[in-house]
Amino acid sequence: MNDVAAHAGVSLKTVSRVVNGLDHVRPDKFERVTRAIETLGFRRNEYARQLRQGTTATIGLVLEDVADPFYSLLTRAVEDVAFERNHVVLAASSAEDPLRARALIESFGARGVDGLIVAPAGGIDAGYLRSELDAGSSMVFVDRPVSGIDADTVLVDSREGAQRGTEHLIGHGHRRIAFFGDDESVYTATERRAGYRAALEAAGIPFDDRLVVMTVPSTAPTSELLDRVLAGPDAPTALFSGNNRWSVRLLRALRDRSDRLAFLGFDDFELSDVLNPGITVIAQDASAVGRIAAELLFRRITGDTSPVQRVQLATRLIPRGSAERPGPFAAR
Amino acid sequence: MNDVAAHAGVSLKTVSRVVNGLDHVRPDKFERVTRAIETLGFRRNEYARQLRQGTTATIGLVLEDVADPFYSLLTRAVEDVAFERNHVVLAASSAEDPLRARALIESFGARGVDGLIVAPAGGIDAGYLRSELDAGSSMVFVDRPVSGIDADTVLVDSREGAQRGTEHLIGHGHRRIAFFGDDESVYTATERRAGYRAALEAAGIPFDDRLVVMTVPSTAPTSELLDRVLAGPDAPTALFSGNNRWSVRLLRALRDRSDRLAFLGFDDFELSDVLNPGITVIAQDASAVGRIAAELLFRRITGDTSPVQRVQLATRLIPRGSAERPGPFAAR
DNA sequence: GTGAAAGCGCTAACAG
DNA sequence: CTGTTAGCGCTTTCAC
Repeated sequence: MNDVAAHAGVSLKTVSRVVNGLDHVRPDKFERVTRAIETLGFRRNEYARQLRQGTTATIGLVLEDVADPFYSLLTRAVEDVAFERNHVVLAASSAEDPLRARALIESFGARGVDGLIVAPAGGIDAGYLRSELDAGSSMVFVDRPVSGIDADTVLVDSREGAQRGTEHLIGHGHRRIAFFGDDESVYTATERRAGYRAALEAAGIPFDDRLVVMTVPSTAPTSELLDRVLAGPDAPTALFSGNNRWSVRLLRALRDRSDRLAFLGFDDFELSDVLNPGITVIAQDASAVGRIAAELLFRRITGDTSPVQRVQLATRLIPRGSAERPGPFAAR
Repeated sequence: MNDVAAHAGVSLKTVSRVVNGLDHVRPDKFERVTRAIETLGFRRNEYARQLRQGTTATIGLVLEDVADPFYSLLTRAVEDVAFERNHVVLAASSAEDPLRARALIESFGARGVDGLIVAPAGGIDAGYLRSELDAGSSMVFVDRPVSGIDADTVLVDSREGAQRGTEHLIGHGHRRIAFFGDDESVYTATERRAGYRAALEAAGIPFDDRLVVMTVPSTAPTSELLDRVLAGPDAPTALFSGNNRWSVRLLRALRDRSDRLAFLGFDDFELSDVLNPGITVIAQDASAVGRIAAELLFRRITGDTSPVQRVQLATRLIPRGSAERPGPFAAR
């Protein structure tokens, strides 16, 4: 900026005025400055500016894994809102590791993000999140709540969705329904299992622990688990998959088996309608979660101090065949 | 930092030393400072630090759409490398809009990113990219090259892959093969069409423009296009889909038709192996593209001035059935 | 309208 | 080992 000032023969402050375009500058000087900027290829350093102003026009987004379709859709929605508001987004995947999540959040905080959208990893430590909040950055939780922290939260009503899905299977005559969910430490996993269980109990069907698998799908030996769950005299006639990672793995494993099972998955996925039969799902709107969370965040950033909100988005049951008649899922 | 210094009864610089942990500080002062940091909840402002040091420990990533599986995998790989190197990543989707891409890249530049990974949108203006380079940030292009700019580039060998795929179809007896690709402005689309064409010509099969569709899949009336391509006396017996967006749309449209067509897609996708028959694809390793690009970028950031590289990753043909015997793709 | 001076939070360079 | 001074690139204040 100094160089530009020298080049144009004006003071540094005049250049600043031109660059910001708010104050009035006499046309001839304005012209000279503009030209100097052009020839020197000057660009204002945002961070120097923001160091002075105390804002960074940056928000942070921390979730488990951008490569998961649910989160990648959410990310895109957040990016779109941020772009509209002239903010940039620092994005990171915690890989479901609380320590990495912490490192990321703290490094975002140290960079003075105006706000943070976090899908809290299981076993996250509320303490340091509170320090971030105290340090002045707004925060919105998505997908999972964090107890003990006073921040807006945008969730999908997992329990209700799972319950409705299970009822749907029961309505089609199934009484032995297996459930595959994520690890117990994951909020949505236990919520969905709770919904599953509630539906069974409402229908007078006993909850059977042997039909329930709760583990991270990425490392699970899918077909062994299936063997175990499907073994025995009173084998399940339907499968409820608790998330899209499990759905993909289970469908892949089922392809190579002869079992005729009904199937229902939580969270929709691409090609769910191309399989035969189409896969019935409880769909959640990842885009809406991201958009609403971002809008909430910007409201806070711009000074809204109304009471903390907790938004619960409804799910949608999409019947496509797999839950309405028994499989197989890919005719051979 | 001033407050901490006052609280601990030392100079500001001593605090700086403690925070940075490089210089030696006498234990008692170290202790006092540490405690003051603790009680005051002090956190160093990264950007102030970096303003002084001239680096931001930030890289930017601009691609079309994080929600596209190819790019979301790539993003994850970039994030992982960045995390290892203690850098954060500013991520954004250009939505295939050159103006938005430019706005994003310039705003990243103004924030002084150390480096930039860009999947250049079709019709991108090389001029401003060059100014970014001149301004000192390293740059690596992924997925598509930009002519006239001297920067490392990581590509998938689209042409060769498409050629091999087409040869595969020809090898299975097909002579009328339709090709669906992205808009002409997209580098990979024309490359793949060129590979397709080369294979035809090598086999002495005339290239027929009526069998080629080049348009953005998201807005295309898929089934009308299919109607048109499949009409006529000499209808195609095989479909070559130029990217995973087209694959999904085509497979969906084909589900409702009775045509018996062989199918081969460029770029693998989830569930490609669960469909029946499994979908034969030319797979590209999105993760590897991201990882290699990031590593290249960090090499430049850390001062490597060796000649510009152009990395071409090979594709992999994965035969699963859809190209080896005619469809349908989802038995009914 | 314009400019000089101070300072955002930090580190580099130097002196002690 | 420790402190002082200057300055990163910009905006704010206030005087002209």
